[in-house]
Amino acid sequence: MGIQERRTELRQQLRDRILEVSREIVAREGFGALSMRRIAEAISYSPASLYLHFEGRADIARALREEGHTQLLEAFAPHASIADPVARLRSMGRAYVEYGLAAPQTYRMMFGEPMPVSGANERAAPALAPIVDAFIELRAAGRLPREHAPLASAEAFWAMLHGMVALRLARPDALQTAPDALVDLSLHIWFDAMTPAAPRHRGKRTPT
Amino acid sequence: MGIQERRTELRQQLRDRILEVSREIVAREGFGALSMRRIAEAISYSPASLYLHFEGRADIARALREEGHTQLLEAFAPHASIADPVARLRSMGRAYVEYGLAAPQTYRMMFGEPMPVSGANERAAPALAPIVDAFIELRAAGRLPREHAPLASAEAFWAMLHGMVALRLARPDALQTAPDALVDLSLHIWFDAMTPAAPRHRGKRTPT
DNA sequence: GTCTATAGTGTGATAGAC
DNA sequence: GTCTATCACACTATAGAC
Repeated sequence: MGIQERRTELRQQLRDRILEVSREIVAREGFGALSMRRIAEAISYSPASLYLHFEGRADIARALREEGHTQLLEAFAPHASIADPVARLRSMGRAYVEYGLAAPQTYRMMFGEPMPVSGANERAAPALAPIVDAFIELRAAGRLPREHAPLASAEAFWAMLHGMVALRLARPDALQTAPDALVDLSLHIWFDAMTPAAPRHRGKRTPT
Repeated sequence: MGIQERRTELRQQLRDRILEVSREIVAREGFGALSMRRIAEAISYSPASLYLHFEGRADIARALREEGHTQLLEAFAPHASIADPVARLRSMGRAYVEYGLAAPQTYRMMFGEPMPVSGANERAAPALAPIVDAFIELRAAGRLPREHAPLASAEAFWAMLHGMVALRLARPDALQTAPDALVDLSLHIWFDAMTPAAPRHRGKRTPT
């Protein structure tokens, strides 16, 4: 079966090559610039050949999206071992924004404009799971107000992170505050009440 | 100058009609479905005529975007008179999300995918101003931690609101929590420490 | 102002020869 | 598996007649 293997190996190589040039086109000019013709030209094949490896443009998009989700999870990995859930969420939050700003076009494909929907087994946001886990731990430790469900909290946290990334990507000039400063401020508001070591630095009150 | 007036009046009417059908097409099928041909067909004119009233598709997009910003400011108006800045921000925040979810396609044009840039005098987010104002008041009243600049706080607050809207619009199935619940939770996290009447409802601490 | 006609370019996808 | 050739569209924008 040496021949058989060689065959599927070559096939896999071409598939990877297609994804490779697609990644580059998207990174440079955005998903809108990704067309079957351009991919074909870049790999020196005819457009028709692409359909032997992918069902169409939407299928390639799905593959790129999945790559992105994997990368995002990898960006979380170094912080997954942080014991304190709040410290972990802080680190993950920073990593999330960092990833989004570093891979703007991929991020857009993952969470921006709606994409031609693919199979039902494509999870919308695999990266949400570790965030939910951290909130579950917080809750178990009694460090989350009782009325805040872990899932809802995680989604709110995610939405906040997404807002900072999406706004910066779509309207670069709309935000005057530097990305890092905005992230720190948001994390401060979320977590300075729940850090065990350093309890909330309370704002001054009006002398009512 | 009766004739002159009648002429510009008719001209204005046609311009309005173009915007009207454009609004409908965008609302129903999104900005991507808006083409000069379709507009022309809808108003029973030839595509060429549109160029007498707008410079092109991007110009029409700009007009629709401006309408959206005006509507968003109008959605804020009822709450502008609320005296307490925190209560005002809560109301405006709810109104913001409500607007975004009610006018998804317009919202997308305003804050979603980057649009063919127009004149430099198109402000990216007129609605940010009243939010900044509220944070300035908060700061003046000593109810904002000293290290939080009003502008940065307003931008972080805006990003949070945007995140909830944008995520819901782009990935309707990704968030399991109902929009209202998510908004309330986020507002709770932001403001329950700074409401003067009802000081922070503190979560339980682990008995360290 | 409005039209017809068209230039010029792009697209996804497929049939059928090799 | 790969190609050429092509279908069947869509688009923005403009020239030039009326």
